[in-house]
Amino acid sequence: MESRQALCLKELCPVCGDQVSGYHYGLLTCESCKGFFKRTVQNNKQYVCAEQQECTIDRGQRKRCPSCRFLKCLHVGMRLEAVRADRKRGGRNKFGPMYKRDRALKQQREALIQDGGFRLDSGSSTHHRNLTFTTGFHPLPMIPSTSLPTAQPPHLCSLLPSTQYQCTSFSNWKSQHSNNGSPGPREGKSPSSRIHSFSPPAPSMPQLVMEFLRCDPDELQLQSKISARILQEEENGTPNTFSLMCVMADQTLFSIVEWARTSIFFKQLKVDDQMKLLHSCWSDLLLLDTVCRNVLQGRENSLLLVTGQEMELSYVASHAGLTLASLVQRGQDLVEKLHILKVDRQEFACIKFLVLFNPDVKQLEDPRFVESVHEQAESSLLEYTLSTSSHLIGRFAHLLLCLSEIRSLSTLAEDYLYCKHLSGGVPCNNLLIEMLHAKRSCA
DNA sequence: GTAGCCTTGAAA
DNA sequence: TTTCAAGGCTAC
Repeated sequence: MESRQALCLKELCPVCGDQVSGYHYGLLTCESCKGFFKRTVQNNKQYVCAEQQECTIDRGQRKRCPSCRFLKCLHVGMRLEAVRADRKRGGRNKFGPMYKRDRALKQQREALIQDGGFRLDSGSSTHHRNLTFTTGFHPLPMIPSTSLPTAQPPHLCSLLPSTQYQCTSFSNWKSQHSNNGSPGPREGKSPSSRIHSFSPPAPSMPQLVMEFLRCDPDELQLQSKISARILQEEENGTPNTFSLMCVMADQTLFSIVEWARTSIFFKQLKVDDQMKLLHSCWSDLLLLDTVCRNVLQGRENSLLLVTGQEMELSYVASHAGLTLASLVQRGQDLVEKLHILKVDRQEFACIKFLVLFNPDVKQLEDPRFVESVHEQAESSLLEYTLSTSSHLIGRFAHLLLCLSEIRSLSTLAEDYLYCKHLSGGVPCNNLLIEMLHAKRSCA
């Protein structure tokens, strides 16, 4: 067995291809990209690319364009939230278990390559396509977990404690998140300044995209947690595949509520409004979560689940009913469209906020706030999209079209689930069923 | 501003 | 006590 260090040092930095020096801000990188990422985030740097945002970042040219270098850092999965706001030295952060698991996966792969000659992509296991083995739908290997979700989940209202409510304004947010209040180099020409008619000044858009990204949950932690729960279900009996999928959806829904509850802007809303928004878009977010995972990490002709398992589409076609199989196929078509559009984590982070802050939700206490956040998210997405792919005319419009496809698909999925629920085919007493009922009673 | 090396300190 | 991923320092 190779030493931990030897395993790490064999890899190349996913940003510039230099020698990796260890895990830094979420994944294995070299020392210079680690330092660059730290300086950029700590000093709130705003770079502008002099070209078309397509500069090559390699060891020899990494100094040429900090803008493209930073975008590449984010694209490969470096985590903004790993840079400490308090600048405290030493110790470990919440990524410790993630690094440990990533190492274990790498060792596992290394062993498989040596034993059986599997061909696998190199690089960090966290954020690339073509990553996992196709397993069909087998029971999961044991994954230790210290905090298993409870068998009887609490209701949504108890997941959104009213003590969380703090009313801070946009201007407070801006002052907290900018160094001196003066606009960054990109702010002056931000499309948002043309779009916004609402009074609060927009924070610099790249920064808002960063804030959205910061809110993203840790995928590996989620994977371990839900895998452990599935294992628990399997040990408790032998539920069928559909029931296990419902448990997965239910647990994912938990993580979505937790994500929303702790997210920027959303935590400023009153609990009533929070519940109304979540009741309205839970299935969109659930679908978006799966779509996002499959666009960023999935493989063709298979469905990547939140547990990291892959299910062959041919298996779905032969084992699921006609309705479910066609829903999955439509979802997969959407994944393919988004994959062709090369939608990245940043864009998905914006889209999630667009979906969550739906200004069409009725009887909100603070509709103007919801509307303004929706506009901010849309402007962020527009600016980011233009800055990364200005040569692709209409890409933003394509993204919005995909969003409406997500909405129509999630409505169909909800109807399907409701029918299955009425016929007793869905496990009861969970968040999934609560949401299903809540939305129907609102409609 | 960059990047290599050093120091720190919580978790294992 | 050891590990190792944070932040800091400094020559370039």
